[in-house]
Amino acid sequence: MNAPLIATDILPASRGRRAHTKAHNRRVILDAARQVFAELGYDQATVRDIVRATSLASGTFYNYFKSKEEVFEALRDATAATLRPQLREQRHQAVSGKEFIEGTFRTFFSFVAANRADFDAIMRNDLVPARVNTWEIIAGFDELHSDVKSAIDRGLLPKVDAVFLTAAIVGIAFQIAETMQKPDGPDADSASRFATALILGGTSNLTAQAKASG
Amino acid sequence: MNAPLIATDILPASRGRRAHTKAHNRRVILDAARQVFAELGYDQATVRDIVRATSLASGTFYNYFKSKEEVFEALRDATAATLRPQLREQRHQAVSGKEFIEGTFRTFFSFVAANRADFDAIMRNDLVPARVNTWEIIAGFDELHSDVKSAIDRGLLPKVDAVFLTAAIVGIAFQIAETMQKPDGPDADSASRFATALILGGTSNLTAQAKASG
Amino acid sequence: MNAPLIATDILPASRGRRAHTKAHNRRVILDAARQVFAELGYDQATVRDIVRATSLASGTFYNYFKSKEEVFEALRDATAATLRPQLREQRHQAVSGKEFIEGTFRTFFSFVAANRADFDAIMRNDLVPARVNTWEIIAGFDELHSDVKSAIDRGLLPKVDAVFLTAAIVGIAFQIAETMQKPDGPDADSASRFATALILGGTSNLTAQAKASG
Amino acid sequence: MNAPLIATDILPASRGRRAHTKAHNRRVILDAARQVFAELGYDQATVRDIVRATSLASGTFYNYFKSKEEVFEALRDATAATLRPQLREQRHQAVSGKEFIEGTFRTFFSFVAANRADFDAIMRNDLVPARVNTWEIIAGFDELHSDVKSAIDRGLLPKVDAVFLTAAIVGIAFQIAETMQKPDGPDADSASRFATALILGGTSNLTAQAKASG
DNA sequence: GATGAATGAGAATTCATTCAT
DNA sequence: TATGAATGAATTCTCATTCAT
Repeated sequence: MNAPLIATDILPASRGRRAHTKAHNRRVILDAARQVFAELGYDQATVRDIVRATSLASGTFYNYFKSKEEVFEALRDATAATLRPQLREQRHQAVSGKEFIEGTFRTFFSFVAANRADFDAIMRNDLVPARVNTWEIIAGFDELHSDVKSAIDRGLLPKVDAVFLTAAIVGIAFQIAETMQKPDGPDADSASRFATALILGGTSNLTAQAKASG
Repeated sequence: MNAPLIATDILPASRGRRAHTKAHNRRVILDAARQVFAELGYDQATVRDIVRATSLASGTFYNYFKSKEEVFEALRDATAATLRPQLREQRHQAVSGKEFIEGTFRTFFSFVAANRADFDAIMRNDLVPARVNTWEIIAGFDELHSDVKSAIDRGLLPKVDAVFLTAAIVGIAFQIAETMQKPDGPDADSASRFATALILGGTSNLTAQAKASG
Repeated sequence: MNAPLIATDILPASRGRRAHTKAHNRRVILDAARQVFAELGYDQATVRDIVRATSLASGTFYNYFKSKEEVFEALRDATAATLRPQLREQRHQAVSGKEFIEGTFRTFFSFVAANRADFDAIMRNDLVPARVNTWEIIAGFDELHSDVKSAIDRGLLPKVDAVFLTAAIVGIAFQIAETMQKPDGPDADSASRFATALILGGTSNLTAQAKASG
Repeated sequence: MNAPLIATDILPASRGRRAHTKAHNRRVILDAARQVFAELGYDQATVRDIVRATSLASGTFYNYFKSKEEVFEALRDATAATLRPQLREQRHQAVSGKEFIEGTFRTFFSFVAANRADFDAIMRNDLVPARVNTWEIIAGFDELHSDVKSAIDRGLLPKVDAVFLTAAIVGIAFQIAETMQKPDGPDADSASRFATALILGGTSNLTAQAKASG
């Protein structure tokens, strides 16, 4: 598939033909799963569908994954494994609230734009969006939460409720990402600028209010 | 809708009472579906599960709904039918940006708090959150979008991108609603205040920036 | 339906509103069945289909017929009840082999042409033609057989095997009737002339051979 | 085809022998279907009935056939595949009308006599005989029609309406075949002689008449 | 490890039929 | 008699998973 940025197979340093085949098959299955999930949505998709999108035998699937759920998780984790370190690094290098917030959104939206297929495979569902945990894992909800807390402690961000702020960042990120998926949807740059200004303005307002009422 | 107060009404073995009206049975099925979806999530749930949670015969289900999907949609639409008019009215009566935004969030979060079971049934999914369109339908994405545009036109809200703003409101609303579902999660009031201040501060900041750069 | 020649309801001489309704409903069901069988074929059709083609309630069906099979048989018997007496009379009045044979075919083919819908309802099946007994009953196989024997005895027809001859007449009749059902299929008159000449020539030949070899 | 000699091959509990080849299982299913169709008739028979008559698992059926209809067609086509080439060859070698007609009937009736089980499985239906197309396919209606036309052109057969003649041959063949199925029914030889003489005498008569009236 | 046919539990759905009204 | 909702047995068919090769 067109998934250049995502490390679909993160195999140690195994060499030799055997290892190559294993890595290759795992990859083949994940690519097929990506395509199938994007097409049918997670719940309509079946293991059979994934295997059929492959040149492998059905039994072979089970040498690599126990179930549809496991492939999905692998896909999600592969996505997270690519995105989350970028997000972390970005935030850890931030020396201002603006860098912290803007870096987060820009990294996320750029990733979404560059990996539309993956995002689609993981998020698209006809009736019901994607599992709560999905976002949390992909976006590293917990990591973000602790980074937000630390940023507040370090004075980069105003003293606001970290749980709420984290939720707001994640909610904005994924909801705007959805709009980006549409044909003629906005680009990553304008999305980043909007979201950043919203959060920065919003958080200053929150502290201003707190001071006023405090 | 908000049927937690209505017991599942299992008439023991009282056949003969054809007080089993059609409306009643429809209700019974919807209640069962609510419970089953909340417990198992949409994609794990089966029609059988729903029927089993009922005292009805399997065939009876199909006198009311064609499929699992249809019950889900009925549940979602019933939720939307309760919530959306409240949201609309709230916003149409708003004479300030604060009222517009705060009314929206307060109505939404209060609803979520009061209808935890419904929200759970519709949103909870083990692997993949509720179908994309679910939110849009429940929250009335399109209605919100047009109300936001109109509020901007009327000068209630600053001139910002209405699509982004709508997405931000919806994203924040649902993501914070998720945190509210947790035990010891925040209450509707503090959620409303946080979200309102965030959006109001954020939007002023957006126009301030625009002026500065314009 | 368009079934003018077929006595769908042969009720004694019952008068009064009640009787009228009963007769009427029976008729309604038979008409619906005719249409449904012609459309779907006997085995695809269900009692539900027949009831649906009616303004009656499903339970009402069972006041008139026990099953799909029973309606089919009623339809077939109504057809037979119209056709067979005509055939019998025709043959009993015959004073020559030609009249006997030609009368049989002409009556049959005319009936088929005039009652295409009924013929279709009874004969049409996607995969498997119509039950052996169907023909036998409609055409009055046994009656024909005994009439054929009697015609041979009376010297109207040559002395040939009556069982074979009966089968031949019936086989030709129904198979040619099939071709008549097709758009631009042959008309009853030419079908009758062909079949008659075939049987008459065939039977003389059979006796000629018998004499030669005897 | 003619598999009455082949026992259903129920290997007791001998799992492990993967000598169960695909071809073997297909055969097992077809044999079971033959038996079930002959017993219950096409429309009463269910896929379950066929599977039950087998030592296979229910899912296995669907590895070989998509539906009851498909097995039926396979059975019918297998019958046709055996019979039709014989019929064709017979007719193509015919150097006289008698050979043409007699060869056709003799081949057909001998086949029916020798393959009573198949014929039964395909033709027997409680209420409605075998699907219309069944005969045409088994007998090769279209092939027969074109062979008849060509025989007329070559002067083997008199100039009569080929459509009628084809229908007559097929009708006689199948109707007489039915009588052969009965206990103490006629044998293939006498059936062939009767049918042949009938058609030959019939067709000469038809041309004689035509000349007379022409 | 790869294969792919066999498995059989179980899901969705239909439908003839009943029966309280 | 007519109604039509309820019933639940029965059927079709799918699918994850196993396992002999």
